[in-house]
Amino acid sequence: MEDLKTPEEEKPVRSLNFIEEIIEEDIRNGLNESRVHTRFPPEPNGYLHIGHAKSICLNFGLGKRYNGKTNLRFDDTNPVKEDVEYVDSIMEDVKWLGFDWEDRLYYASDYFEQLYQYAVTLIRKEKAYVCDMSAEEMSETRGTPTRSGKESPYRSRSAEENIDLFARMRAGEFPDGSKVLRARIDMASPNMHMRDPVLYRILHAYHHRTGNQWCIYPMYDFAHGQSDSIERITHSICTLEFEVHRPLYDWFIREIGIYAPRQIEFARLNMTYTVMSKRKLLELVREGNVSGWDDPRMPTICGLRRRGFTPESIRNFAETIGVAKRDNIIDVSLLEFCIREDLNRRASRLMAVMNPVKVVIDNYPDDLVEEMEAVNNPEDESKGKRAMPFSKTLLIEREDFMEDPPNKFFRLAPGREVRLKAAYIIKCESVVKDLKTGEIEEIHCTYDPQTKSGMPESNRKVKGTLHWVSEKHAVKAEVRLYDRLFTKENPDDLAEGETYKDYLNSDSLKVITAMIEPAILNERELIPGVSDKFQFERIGYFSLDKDTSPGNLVFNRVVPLKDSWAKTEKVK
RNA sequence: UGUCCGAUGGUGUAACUGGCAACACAAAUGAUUCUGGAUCAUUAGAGUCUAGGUUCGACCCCUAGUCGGACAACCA
Repeated sequence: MEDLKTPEEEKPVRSLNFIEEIIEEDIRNGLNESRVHTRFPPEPNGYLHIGHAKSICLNFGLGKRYNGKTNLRFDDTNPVKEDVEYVDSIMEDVKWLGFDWEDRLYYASDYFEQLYQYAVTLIRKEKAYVCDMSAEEMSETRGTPTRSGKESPYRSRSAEENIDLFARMRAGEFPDGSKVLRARIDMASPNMHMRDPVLYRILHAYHHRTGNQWCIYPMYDFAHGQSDSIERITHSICTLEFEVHRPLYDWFIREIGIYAPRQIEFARLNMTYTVMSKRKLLELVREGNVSGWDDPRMPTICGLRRRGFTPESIRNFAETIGVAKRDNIIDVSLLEFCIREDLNRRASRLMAVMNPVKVVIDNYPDDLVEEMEAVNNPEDESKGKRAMPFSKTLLIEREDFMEDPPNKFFRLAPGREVRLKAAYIIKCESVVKDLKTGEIEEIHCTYDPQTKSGMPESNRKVKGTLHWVSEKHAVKAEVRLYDRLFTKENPDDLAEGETYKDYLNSDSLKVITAMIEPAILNERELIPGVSDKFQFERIGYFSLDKDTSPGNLVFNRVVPLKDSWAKTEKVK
């Protein structure tokens, strides 16, 4: 083997993000024996979206990068909002994204007994008390960010009485809402979260894992940090809104006297032309603005999956957007770039006509059918070639013909020549129109037999190349053309009295019938989610939808191809 | 009239931790092309929120402002 000429080529190494910098510093300092252990802690009360994907990639990515571990933990402390349906979908989505929690699947509900004991510890230390105030009274006495709150009259109950009351809360002696357990901290704290926050509430509700075992449930704030502690998480990565909660988590950890994870907050993902809150996504589903959580227009992971996005493209997106603390709104075009980049090198090409118009080759034999050879993927020769039937009557895209075209129009027009991709050069001789509507019904052309693709004479230059299908061989398919869900770049940026729903894009879904070359039927793996993605040449990337049934193909448009012609047209 | 966080091209993230701002997307131009895709070249666009200060030197440190965000659920 030859010596390497240059000692160490300067590789274009990505610089560390601020979280990696903190972690590497901790490793250098030997914190937690230089161990790295993260977790992804969703609440099973909705489907995951692209913002969660960012967090998943971050947490699992950190685990992998530093030879550590990453847990999946469901923060299931509110039985009335949570459901196994969500648990299942979340696991499916994380797996689909390509991450593995191995044997570390946990639930905050696994820790309910431990959490109860922690609460008892606080009570013994007189750091927590049972409070009989109603929710309204509590909110009235909490004060405002600029005005301190009032102490509860129940604040000075003895430890004994509190322990007894808390036990009776657990035993089910009291109705919902009649009592809560609160921390005794500081009603005058400038941090609202430190004003004697609620630790436990009474909820006679069935829990998807613990059933009817409990009728008191810990609040998220009382469960989250301790759960991380129990799992010996080294770095608790979460979003910015929990920054203000950190002093409270630290207080719990300190007062209970348990292992302290380090919490680091980052800015959540926002994307143009969509909304990202679970509440709003749920609303869109419930109100029927979309067909469900996995509607291909939704920014949910299952929506993106159904739309035809690949896990690779989403992981690459997450890597590209980076992570920082400032508020951000990422341009969807970056997501689109990521999926185009991936599908460009992987998706097989096929010809499909979205809006067909008939082309008759007058000088082509009536009954002849030729097999044309078409390349499956010009980016990947190993994908080979396929046969395409060519006959006298073809279908091309209506937009590929103009009777009176501008100079820059490189497509078919009276007297002009174009190449039919993988076939012949044809010339437009005449046009047949509907007498009443003026709509073009047939374009009559002649072909040049010397110009068949691959023939020595075929290299004549023509300005345009069109995709086509043979009319009698083409296969019909339902094609769903998706556009952005909202017409406003930031649907959350609203004027008085507006709602994000005012900006729903009424044209976000168009359903058409397209004509696809028959090779589509030869695809052995026409199974949604497997090898089901194609580039329809000159149109875009498409993915087979699960609504497909034996005689009825259904495709989703993942993303259109970039179209610089459409762009120049638009400028005019 | 509080606490916490943030501020770098249109968008997002960098800048060897103090040495005269880079990368990706988006945009534009040209080449090339049997996809007006892809590819390849090239260009434009910020002088780093403002004002002071420290320093030989500041995006980076200090001070004071400005603007933006988060926090007042028995939600997470």
